[in-house]
Amino acid sequence: MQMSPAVEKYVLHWGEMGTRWGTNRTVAQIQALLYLSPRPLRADEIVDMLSVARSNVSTSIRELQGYGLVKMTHMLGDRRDYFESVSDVWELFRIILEQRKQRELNPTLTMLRACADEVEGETDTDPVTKERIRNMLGFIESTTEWYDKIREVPTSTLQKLMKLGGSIARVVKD
Amino acid sequence: MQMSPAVEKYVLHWGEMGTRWGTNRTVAQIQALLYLSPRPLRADEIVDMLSVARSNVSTSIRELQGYGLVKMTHMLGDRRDYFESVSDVWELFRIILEQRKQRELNPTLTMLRACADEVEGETDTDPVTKERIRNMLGFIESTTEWYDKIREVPTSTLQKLMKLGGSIARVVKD
DNA sequence: TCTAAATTTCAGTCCCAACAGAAATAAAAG
DNA sequence: CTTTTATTTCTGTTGGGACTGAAATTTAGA
Repeated sequence: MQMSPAVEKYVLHWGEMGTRWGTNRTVAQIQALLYLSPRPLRADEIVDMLSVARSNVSTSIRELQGYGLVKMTHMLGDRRDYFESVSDVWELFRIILEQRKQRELNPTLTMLRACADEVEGETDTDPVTKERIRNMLGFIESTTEWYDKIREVPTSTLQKLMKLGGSIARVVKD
Repeated sequence: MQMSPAVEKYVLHWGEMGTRWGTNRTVAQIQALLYLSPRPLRADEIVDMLSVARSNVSTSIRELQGYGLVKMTHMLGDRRDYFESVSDVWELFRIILEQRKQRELNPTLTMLRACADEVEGETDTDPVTKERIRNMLGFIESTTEWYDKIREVPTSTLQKLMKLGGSIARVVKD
């Protein structure tokens, strides 16, 4: 059991990108492999195909399950675990967006609120500095709200919005 | 010359987040420091404030300049270089978005096009796999176009769009 | 209850990127 | 031209996360 050249290329690239995404290579490779697989795969199959340690597959799948990107399934008369990835790209998008928000935006928001509070009491801190902190806080707050709202929008609407792109500007131009 | 508690907290947090953003801690800390500073700073001031090596500051600033996040200025009668960060949060946003696109989307788009091409010739590759590759390619293409268009939209329009959030859905609901 | 298969946990190894410090280079002043 | 100051390049070190392999645990079947 081995990957076709195109699939291998995809998996390797995804693995490299994964490192820019807050996860590690193996996690991303497994997600790619499961996404491209027409059927659920077992851990030992993944071990063979990716040439990584069994334990590595175990922890990586756990991480993917934690994100909600991978689900476990079973076959009748087979007690081994099978795994499959979410296959709808828009659903993938939503899940990843949510992950990023939780790991990047939320902690920053907490920090900025604390900073904005604290800096008000610092009489010898330059007004410009105080304003910069407020500006960043306002921006991150807006972004967070936007994330929250976007998550609720159905896929078909998102697709239309994406297609509109910059011309959506006209709507609010006045 | 040292940072106030609130500023220090901001800089340290930004540094930690930087690692999740494709850069390293020092680069992010310097950007944070310059963003919060009411006046341009010299490299040796940054060395003192952050307690990092002079060479580290040199390479980090070079990286920030490469992104267009930091500009060099000079003072009359002083030959040393002074540095300041882009201070408009929306401009920061646009620059960072562009960076991410170049480092994450563009290479992936190239890979996906090559894969989509290659996989067509693989007669023994499952049709589902082929479809998944096409779907991902379509999604990344849409996202890329969206990025490109968004970059052109003026700040004031972006602000309004963000405020609208999910209710923008009504516009395309029909 | 016992055995065998499957999975997870854990401790140690390895590798890579970040960083420091020294050496080299560049630029300005005298 | 020489000296001094500022900056960059380069090399070696180090810290931290990714990964392996072994041991422990869990689970199903006999």
